[in-house]
Amino acid sequence: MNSESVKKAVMNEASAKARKGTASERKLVAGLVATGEVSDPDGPRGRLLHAAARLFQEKGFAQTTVRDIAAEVGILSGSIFHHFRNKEELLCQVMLEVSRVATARMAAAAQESPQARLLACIRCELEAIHGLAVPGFPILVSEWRSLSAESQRRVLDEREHYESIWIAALQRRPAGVGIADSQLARKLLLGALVHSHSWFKPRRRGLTLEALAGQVLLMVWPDQ
Amino acid sequence: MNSESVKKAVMNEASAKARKGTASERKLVAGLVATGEVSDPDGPRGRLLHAAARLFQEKGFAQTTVRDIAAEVGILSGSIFHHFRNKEELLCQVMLEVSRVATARMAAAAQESPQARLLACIRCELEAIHGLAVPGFPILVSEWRSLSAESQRRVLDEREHYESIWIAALQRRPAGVGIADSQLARKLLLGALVHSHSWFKPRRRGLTLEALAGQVLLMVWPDQ
DNA sequence: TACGCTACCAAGCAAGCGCTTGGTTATCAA
DNA sequence: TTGATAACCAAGCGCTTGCTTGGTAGCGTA
Repeated sequence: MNSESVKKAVMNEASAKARKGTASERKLVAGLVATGEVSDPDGPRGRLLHAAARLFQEKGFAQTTVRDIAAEVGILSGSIFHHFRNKEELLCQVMLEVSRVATARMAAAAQESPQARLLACIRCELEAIHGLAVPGFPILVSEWRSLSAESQRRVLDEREHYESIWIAALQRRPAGVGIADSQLARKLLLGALVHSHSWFKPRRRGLTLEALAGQVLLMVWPDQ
Repeated sequence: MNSESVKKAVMNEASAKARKGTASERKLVAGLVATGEVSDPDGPRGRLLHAAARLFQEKGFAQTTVRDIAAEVGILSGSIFHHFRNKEELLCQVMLEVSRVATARMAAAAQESPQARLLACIRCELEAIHGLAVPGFPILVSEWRSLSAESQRRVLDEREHYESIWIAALQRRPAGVGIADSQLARKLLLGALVHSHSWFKPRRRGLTLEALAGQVLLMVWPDQ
């Protein structure tokens, strides 16, 4: 039998609405929704993107079926293709919107002193990686090769601004100690930060996210 | 039609035999084969493991079919299950043997001075990641969640010695600068190094593997 | 010569996959 | 009241997947 059916998962909808972050966070996303840069998270398209982001991050792109995604928002799998041409475009759109939110957050976290600025970048990316602000961020790295060449180009274009903020922050470091090449430092940092997703869970006790950010800063800006 | 057929790919066999590394490298593997810790790379089991490692690394576990692996060694897909219970056990065995080779290499790379020793660890892992010595190493990180809980436990046990060598090297750093916690430093380094697989290609010109290792060392052992 | 063992083939099954098609319902402007 | 449009369902098609089954060729040992 082919028993795909719609079971409204009421709890999922409720918890999805509850977890939206702080007030300033919501304002930032609302601005992007207003300009059409990201989808309305309450519309059908936005709900699908959020569900896909969550599942792609949790199980991986190939291991997530369109039926999984559809079930999470309470529709049947075929209905997904009313909103997206195919599964890969869904992944691509997730990445594009995640990039836009991450970039806006990064731009809003600017600081005065060079050191505080770099620390803010690190903290900002850590928050994104651990889903506190931008659910789906690790997908940008872990599912990169699941994209077609064409989609990779699109996402790369979108991420350019984000990366330029990083490079600018790294270039304001004093010369003489640590890794001089800012491009190199950025790549190594990205790897270290993204991998933290597999071992670090933000807590009040033990290692906090802020403390971790401070330690990571030492890798590219050693004291003394 | 169901046209799965056996086409001997002569070139694959030849190139597989050609690329075995230096003499000391071959001796190291031969020792592990003699004790039964890793499979004979010329036997059917060893050939399957090598093919699987290559494909899992290139395309990912879920995106690699048993037919892909079988074709690479010139047999039919069903014959794989004469050697391995299922696809996941194949992945698990790949990880176990990769761990054993990586550990043996690491143990053989010991150095006198604390700094040279840590640098050797970094270079050794970089060589493993970029397939110069231990094809399949990045799988240990990228396909971790494709393993069952039971298999994760087995692989974790095997990797323990490898990680202890790292920790020992990190603990010999002088106090006062950089990241003090060796366990934390190791996790951040692993992320940074593994991610290099997606952007670094070892060359004679430009950034060499040795130069990269030197820069990475600065992240946990800043000069001055 | 008989036996057992390893390594493999040939064929295909059941399940699951992404995606298509044709039709239905709710909403809202003209 | 009509008609357009967005959002979705019901059904299932064509294909791929991991894996099973029953049989066989070749080889070393007794």
